[in-house]
Amino acid sequence: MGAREKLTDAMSELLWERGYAATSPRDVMTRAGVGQGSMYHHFAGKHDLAVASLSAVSGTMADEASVLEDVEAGTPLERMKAYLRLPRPGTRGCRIGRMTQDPQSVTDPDLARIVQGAFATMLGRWEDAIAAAVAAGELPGTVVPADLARTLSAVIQGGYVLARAEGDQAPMDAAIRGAVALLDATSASVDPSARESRAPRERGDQEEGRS
Amino acid sequence: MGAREKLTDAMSELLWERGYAATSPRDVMTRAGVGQGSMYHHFAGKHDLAVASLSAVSGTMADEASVLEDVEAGTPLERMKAYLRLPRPGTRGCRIGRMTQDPQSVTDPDLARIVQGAFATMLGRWEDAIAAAVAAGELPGTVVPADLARTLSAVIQGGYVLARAEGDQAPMDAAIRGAVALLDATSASVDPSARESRAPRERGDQEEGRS
DNA sequence: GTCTATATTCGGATAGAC
DNA sequence: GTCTATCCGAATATAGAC
Repeated sequence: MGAREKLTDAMSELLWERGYAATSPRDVMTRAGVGQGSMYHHFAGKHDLAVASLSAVSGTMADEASVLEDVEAGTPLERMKAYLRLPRPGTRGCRIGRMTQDPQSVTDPDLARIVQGAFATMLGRWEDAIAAAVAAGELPGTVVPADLARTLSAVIQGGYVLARAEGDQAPMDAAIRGAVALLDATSASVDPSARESRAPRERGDQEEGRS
Repeated sequence: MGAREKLTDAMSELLWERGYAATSPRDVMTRAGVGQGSMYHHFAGKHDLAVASLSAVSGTMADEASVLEDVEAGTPLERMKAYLRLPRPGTRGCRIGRMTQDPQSVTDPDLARIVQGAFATMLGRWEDAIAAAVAAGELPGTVVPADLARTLSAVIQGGYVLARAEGDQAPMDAAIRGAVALLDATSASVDPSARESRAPRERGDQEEGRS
């Protein structure tokens, strides 16, 4: 593994753990195990390195959200719940969302654009899945996809905040359970006559218990 | 206004804007308009000043959440929605929640305890209001107050994250609208026979699930 | 390409005058 | 109580040797 990749990997970790402002070039070089000259040879400076590292992280997060549009994974509502239930290390926080609280990250146009793009991608996938769920009669027609997409995305992001505040994974899991329960109750309120015709099985087999 | 109060006010603002790690004693003194000697006379150092300032902020936030238990403000569900709809400056972020992303704040036992206490107070009020809503038949008996409290608290905290990510208030408002809509739909799904504890009818058919 | 040495500024705090 | 002067180390980067 070349020095360049070692540096971006180390920077990605440190951005996650400490954020941009609190990460010094020294820290990165030490963790990457390369000398100072290597870093300034491959990158113009801390900023340049952060842009490269955060871009890579943003890509992997976008991939994760593809569960929402994976038709193989079940009905739209099932995919929404599956995405909500993906394992998330609450006490470590979100690698992208964390940046929004870093004053320098928000100010920096390059970093801000990366964060904004990551959220735009995820929200777009949420909206598509929600609209599909409405079309399939899994959610009532009164649901506004753009609103609910932000609500559910906020539950995840807020779950990270709560988990970090308490230093415990439990609040994150509880927040997700509560959101799934709201979705189930909302789904149950759909007028049966509006349901999609190609999934005409009995209702009531969706009650999967989570402890 | 004495130097001490000027310092805590300035520190509170800077903690909000930049967090703990990114705020230097110099910044605080400059904004407060006092000399360096004054600061080290009234406080042992940056840490001591931050503890005093954050404690004050935590108190005002707890006061705000008292809407949830203000019986004058309406039914439990109405109070929940009223609290969700309180005006919140999304792009500025939450004064308490922001601390959870500051590496030094989470590490520091004193600061961490303040943040943890603020969330504990708020979550407790949420749980009480939700339990009251269930008791009043405004929400179904299947609702788990501890879970839903964290879900709704997460919507608010996540709303801040989304708003900051996009540099726009709109995502915060959308997230709140979506949450209120979910609550309304869930409320509508309550079995009418379980409503209004003043005129209690037979209960117990909630166990059969939502079919 | 990678290293060590060196500048420069800032963060955080102390000392002591007024 | 409040101020200015000053110290020490870290953050960020440049210079130039190997």
